[in-house]
Amino acid sequence: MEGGSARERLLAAAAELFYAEGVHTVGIDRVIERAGVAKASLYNVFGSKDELVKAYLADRQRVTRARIEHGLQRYPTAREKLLGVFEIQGEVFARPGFRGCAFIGASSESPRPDGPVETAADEYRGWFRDLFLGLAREAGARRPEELAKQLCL
Amino acid sequence: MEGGSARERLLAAAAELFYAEGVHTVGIDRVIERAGVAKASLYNVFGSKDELVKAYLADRQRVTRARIEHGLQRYPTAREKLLGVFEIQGEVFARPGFRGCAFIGASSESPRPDGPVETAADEYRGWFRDLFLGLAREAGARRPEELAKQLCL
DNA sequence: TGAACACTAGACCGGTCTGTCTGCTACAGT
DNA sequence: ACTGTAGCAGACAGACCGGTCTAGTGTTCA
Repeated sequence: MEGGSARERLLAAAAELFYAEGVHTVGIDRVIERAGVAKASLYNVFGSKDELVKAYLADRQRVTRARIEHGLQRYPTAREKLLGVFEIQGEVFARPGFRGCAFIGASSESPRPDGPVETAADEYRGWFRDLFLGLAREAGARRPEELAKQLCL
Repeated sequence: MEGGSARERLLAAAAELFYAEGVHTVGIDRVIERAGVAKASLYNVFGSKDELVKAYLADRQRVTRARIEHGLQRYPTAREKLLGVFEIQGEVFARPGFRGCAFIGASSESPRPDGPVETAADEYRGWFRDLFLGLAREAGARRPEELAKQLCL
């Protein structure tokens, strides 16, 4: 864990540890140790562990969105794009270290139905919903029902 | 939370709280408060929080197995049973308080790839795999590949 | 009556976690 | 050379959690 600003290193360390072992299980000390950063720096940059978690989830969403939007360019029609989303995600799921959706994992540790983690998860689901909705509209079908079911998976 | 033995009340309270808020988030005090049971009783019955978690997951698996095995009786052929599993599970997923698979949630909080929680989750997945394998064999198909993919969902 | 038993209430201990604070180091701009 | 800034190292406080222990209460059975 070297190179880049303190913020980048912290975010990278947080992503690895939080995803592998859970947000609650991993303490601040583990994160700063892996990032090679002082504790004071973490609190200068993020202010709290909660903010670090939010930043980790936001980054996760950003990466996923970019991956899907980029991968979707291969597919010409809206119908193929709809199936392509699952294909792209399937490739990620098949990778060795895969431990399930990071948002599901994080929100299963979240105490309250509101709160920052749930909010981020909702936003993530909302983006997927909108993506499907747009594609389904473009492909032509009775939209919302199918979307809800596909989102369940 | 009243009626039944201390063990039953603890298990019921643990199921609600652990599932709703996560194994790590919910402390012993919360569980015994909801169960209306003294802390010493919990440790007399289960010995540790870890054992309580294991009992919670074992109970969860028992209930799920019973629900599926019972629901599957409706379907005459093996092919219909295969699809029926998803139908039965879909009904549960659609219920209001649904927060995702309890085993995925619990194992996303689990620190190590071994350990009791992961073991229970593996057992759970193993049971599903065997169920699918038996049904697929009965229906006649090239079995193991399809099973692995269906288990991913 | 009284002894065994199951349970409750809650104080208490040790460890761990988040978050703060104080020094020290190193480098960049003037 | 001087000063501001960014970062490191680690001690420290306060809170929380898992787990133990003591003391008290009610019930059952002889």
